[in-house]
Amino acid sequence: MRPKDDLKQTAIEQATYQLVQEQGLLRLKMADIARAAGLAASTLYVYYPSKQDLLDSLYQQAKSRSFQRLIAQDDPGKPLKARIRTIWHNMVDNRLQYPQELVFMEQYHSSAFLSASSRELSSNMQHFFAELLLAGQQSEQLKPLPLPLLMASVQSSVRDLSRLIQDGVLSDGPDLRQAAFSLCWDALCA
Amino acid sequence: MRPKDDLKQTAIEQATYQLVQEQGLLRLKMADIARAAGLAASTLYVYYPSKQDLLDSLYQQAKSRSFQRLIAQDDPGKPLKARIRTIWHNMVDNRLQYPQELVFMEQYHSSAFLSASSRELSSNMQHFFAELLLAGQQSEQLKPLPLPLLMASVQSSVRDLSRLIQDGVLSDGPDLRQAAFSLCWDALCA
Amino acid sequence: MRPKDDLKQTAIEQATYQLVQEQGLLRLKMADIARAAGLAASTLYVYYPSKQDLLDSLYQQAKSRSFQRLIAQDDPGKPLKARIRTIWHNMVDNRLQYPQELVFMEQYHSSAFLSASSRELSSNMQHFFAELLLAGQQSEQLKPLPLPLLMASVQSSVRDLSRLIQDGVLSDGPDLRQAAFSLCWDALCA
Amino acid sequence: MRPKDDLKQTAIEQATYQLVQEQGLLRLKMADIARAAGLAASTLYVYYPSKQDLLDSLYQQAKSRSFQRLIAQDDPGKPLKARIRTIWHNMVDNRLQYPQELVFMEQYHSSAFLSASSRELSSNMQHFFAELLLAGQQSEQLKPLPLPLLMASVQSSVRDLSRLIQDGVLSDGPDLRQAAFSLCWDALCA
DNA sequence: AATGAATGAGTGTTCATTCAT
DNA sequence: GATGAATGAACACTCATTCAT
Repeated sequence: MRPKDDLKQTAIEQATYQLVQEQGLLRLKMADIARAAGLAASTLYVYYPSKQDLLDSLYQQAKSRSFQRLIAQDDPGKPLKARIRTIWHNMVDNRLQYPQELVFMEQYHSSAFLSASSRELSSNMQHFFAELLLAGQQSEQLKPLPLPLLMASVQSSVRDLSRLIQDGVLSDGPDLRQAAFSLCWDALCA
Repeated sequence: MRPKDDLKQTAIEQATYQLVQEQGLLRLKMADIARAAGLAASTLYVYYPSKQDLLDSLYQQAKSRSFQRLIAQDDPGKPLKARIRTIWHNMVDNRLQYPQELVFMEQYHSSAFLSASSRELSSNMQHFFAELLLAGQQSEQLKPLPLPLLMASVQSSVRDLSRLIQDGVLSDGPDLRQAAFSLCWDALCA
Repeated sequence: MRPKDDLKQTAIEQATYQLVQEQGLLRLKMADIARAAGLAASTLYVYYPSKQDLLDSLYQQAKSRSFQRLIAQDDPGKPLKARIRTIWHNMVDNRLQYPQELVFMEQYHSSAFLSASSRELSSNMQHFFAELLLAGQQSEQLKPLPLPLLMASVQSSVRDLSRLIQDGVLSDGPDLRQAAFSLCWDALCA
Repeated sequence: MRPKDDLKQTAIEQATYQLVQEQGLLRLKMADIARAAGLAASTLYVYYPSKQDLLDSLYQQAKSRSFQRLIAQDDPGKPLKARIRTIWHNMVDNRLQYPQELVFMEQYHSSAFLSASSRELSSNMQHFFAELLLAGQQSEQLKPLPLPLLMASVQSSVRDLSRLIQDGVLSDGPDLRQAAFSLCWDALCA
């Protein structure tokens, strides 16, 4: 009895992220995942009952890992701007260091595949971040605009910057980071 | 490939936009398009040589129509902020009034389907807008940040606002527009 | 535009009957049917939406054709014994001349495939025959036993005789027929 | 192939009979048998080299058990009618008390699975019963019809009655049994 | 002996595309 | 030009069976 191999589980995940990044969710075939992971196609069904389940499972995993990375080093004792800066940097780092997971999440999210349970999970980070910004509004540091607008503004700032760095249009570094964050912060600031 | 019947051409286009919005690009089938357009599936091949071509053609059409709408009423004689405000409003209007075309463009753009020729066209609006912002930087009205960063900032502002309105989270109106635009403008402003 | 070919429809039916007789319902594959009918496998789906539907459709067709053959030459004006003899002979003939259809019906009937609508149809012949026997009981020609028992007795007589002839154990002919029918009739007779 | 654990052997058999009755031979899967028997699928291969062998083995077992039950209490010293009546009752009882085994035998017999060796065994009961009826013919108690015809007639009588009782159409009891047996006997009788 | 893991050879079904009319 | 019919190339998924432990 071979032990159900964690390495294989990981191989499947990595293969899937890789393939989605390379060819898009649309072209993703179970047979390709298996080949890339070094398995027989039928073996995938030992680990996941269906393609849908495999994708769902990866999505939820990526979502929660992302969340953990974003709030790393966040210190509730620090002042608001510092906390937001930390998280903002984490968000950028997350995108730059785990681009495959991010690509996967975005493609899957916008692909009419998303199951109900996955949709729920989607809001972890939203809640956490909303409360942070709300506190900023109550202390009159942030503009009294609708919260979703502020949140979207921050997230877009991160996404845009990361994309430009990834595309080679801009080069990552402290100066660029500072410029980009100030752009973001000024937009929020009262 | 010049169609005899413009009505059928239009029916195909509308059917495709509709179906992509309803079910996603992933589930789009030639047979469905034909049924929704009131044609036989094989007739689609009278108008387009392949599915790929059909999608490509729709993408380029949507792109250039979008561009025309965005620069409508733009007056090069007006001051910078007014011009940007006009275009910003056009961008929001465009998203709210032609959501199907926008959904189609975004899904298609991020789907590894995009052909080379389509990718080129993609930059029309980019060039136009880049020059506008560049002028703003030269007159020291806008921050001296990398142009792509500023452009992305504006586009995100538009996309975020539109999405929130479409999702019913916020309600469109002069006040909201003003708030959202000021958020956008402040971020750009020196 | 080629006309949807009735010949192909028939080819599919014949191929299916043939294959079920030769290899059993269990081994019946869509690809085999297609090959035997001289078509591509996917063409089967032009004529039937699924394997289940194909089988269902064949079953209902066989059922109703069978019924028509069984009541051929039945003359309500004739005496009871003559009518039953006629039908009894028709039943035997039906089994001997269309063995494939009969094999198919029996295999399909006992295969947990049978759909609800097919199950209904199943009783056409039952009703017709039940009334005939009931009349015989009322005129005190037939035993006053439960009708289902009498009906089953006749049907078994037919099935058993046919099987023995088909298996080559007995040889068909007027004498055998007469012996077998008298066996059947005596069992019914008061 | 001699099993260590007789309980497991029995569990496999019972599970198989059960599943065939519930879902039909067509839907029978090794994994289902294993689950129903409380084993791992691979364990089945410790007891039987293949699915074919498992089914074959069960078939032969059911056949010989059936035979033992049918000739129970048969007393060669008694008169013919009494012997046949006893056996006839045993046949009905056998069907009513072990319906799963009977269902299995019938489905398996008519499923093109039957192996050569199984086919031979099939005739135990045939021989025994043939000699009994032959004796009846020689003493001029039974009709001088082909033996297979007489045998089939009796077996059908049993099968029909049992089915009607199982289906709830008729209710078992001494009166029904007597009526049904007389129907059967009269058909045989000279 | 017992089994969880792994798999190859199918299976039914889908769908973009072609073709004869 | 328009189309119903036909199809080949996939594709997701199944299942009896093998194997290492």
